[in-house]
Amino acid sequence: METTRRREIEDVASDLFREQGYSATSVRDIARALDIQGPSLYAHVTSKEDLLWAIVDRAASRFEAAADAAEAWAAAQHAGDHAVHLAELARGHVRTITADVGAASVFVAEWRALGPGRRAAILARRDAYERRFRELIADGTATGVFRMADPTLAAMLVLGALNAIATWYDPNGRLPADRIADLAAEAIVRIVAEEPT
Amino acid sequence: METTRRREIEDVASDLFREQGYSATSVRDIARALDIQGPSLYAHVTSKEDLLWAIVDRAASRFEAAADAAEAWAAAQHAGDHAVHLAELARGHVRTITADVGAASVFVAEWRALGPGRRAAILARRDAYERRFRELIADGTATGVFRMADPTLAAMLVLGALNAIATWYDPNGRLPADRIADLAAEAIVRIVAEEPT
DNA sequence: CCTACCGATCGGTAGG
DNA sequence: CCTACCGATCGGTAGG
Repeated sequence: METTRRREIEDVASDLFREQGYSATSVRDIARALDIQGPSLYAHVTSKEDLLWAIVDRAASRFEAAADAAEAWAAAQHAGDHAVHLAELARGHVRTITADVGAASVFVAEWRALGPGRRAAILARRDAYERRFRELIADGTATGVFRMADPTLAAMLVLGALNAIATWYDPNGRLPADRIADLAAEAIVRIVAEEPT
Repeated sequence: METTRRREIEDVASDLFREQGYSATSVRDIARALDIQGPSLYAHVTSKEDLLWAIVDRAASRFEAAADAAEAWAAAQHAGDHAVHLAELARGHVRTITADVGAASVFVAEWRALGPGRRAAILARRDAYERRFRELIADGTATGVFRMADPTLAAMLVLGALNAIATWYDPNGRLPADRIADLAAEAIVRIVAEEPT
C-alpha cells in the first residue's frame, strides 16, 4: 500500500535526520537506505522539507496526545494532585520519545530547518506544550506542593532532562523504555516537590 | 593581531553553528558575518572542519577545567561532601555554558560533523567528563547521601537538564547567568539528594 | 584580503 | 520506480 511505503520512508528519514541532522542528510542518503534511486523518492514525497514537516508534525501530535491523556488521567484519578499529574506528564513524554526516537529527536532538534511559516507553526505548538509543564509547576508552587523558586526555569530544566533522552536512548540498551520513563518521572518530580516522595 | 582575528572568526562561526547547525552553515555565511568574501576566510583557517574542531576542542578544555576547579574546591573546602561537590560541578558546567553559549552549543550538539578521528577523540573526552558526574553520583549513592536507583541514568538526566541551557540561554534574558547556575545546581542536587536541601 | 574559477554534490524535474 | 539531466550551491584553490 502506498501509505505504508510513505511511512517507511518517513521512518528511514527520521533515523537519518536523528543521526546526521536534516541538512547533512541528502535525499540520496534516504533513497540509498531504501534501496532505490534518489529521484525515485519524489514519487512519494514532494520535497525534502515536506518529509521533515510530516515527521515533525506527527511527532508534535503524539506529544500533545500524551499530555492530553496524562491530564485526563490525573483529573479523573487524582484531581488536584500536582505531583501525580507532573509524574504522569513526564512519563508520557518519555514514552512518546522511546516509542519513536527518530521522530522525537527530529521534533526536538531539527525543526530549525523548516521554512519560516512551518517553523513558526511548530514553535507555537512547542510553546503551548512547554506551557503545560510550566503552568503545572507554577500551580503546584502556588499551592505549596512544589517549591521551585522559578517555575519557568524549572520547566526548562525538566524538559531538558527529558528531551535529552531522545539523544541517548537505545532500544537495545541496558534499561527498558518503561523503566526509564518511571525513573525519569520520579527524578523530575523530586526536582520540584516539597517533600521527598 | 592575527590570533585576535582568528578568535573573532571562531566566535562568529560558533554562533552561526549554534543557530543553524554546522552543515547548514556555509563558509560564505561565516564570511558574510565578518564582512569579507568567502575565499578570504582561507587566509585564516585551513578548512571548515578545522574551524569546527578548534571550537569544539577549546570548549571541551573549558568544561574540563571547570570540573577540575570544582573538584579541587570541594576537596579543599568540603572533603567528602558529595552534595556540595555535585552542586559545584553543576554550577561550573552552567557557567561554562553561559560564558560562551556558541562554543558550548557546538560542543554539545555539533561534534557529530567531525571526521572519524576527531569525532572519536572528542567522544572519549565527553565520556570522561560525563563519568565525573556519574561516579560522583554513584559514590554518593553508595555512602547513602544520594538515593538514585540508577546513578548512570541520573547522570544522563542531570547533564541533559544542564546542557539544554546551551539551547535556550539568552545573555539578555530574564535571569542572569549566575542565578541560572545557582538555581540549576540546586535543582539537580535535589534530584539525587536523600534530604531536601 | 580580493577576483576568478573548479569539481563535486545538492534538491529536484522530464519523460518514460 | 528508473535514467538522464539541470541550475544552484558547496568547500576549496590559484594567483595575485
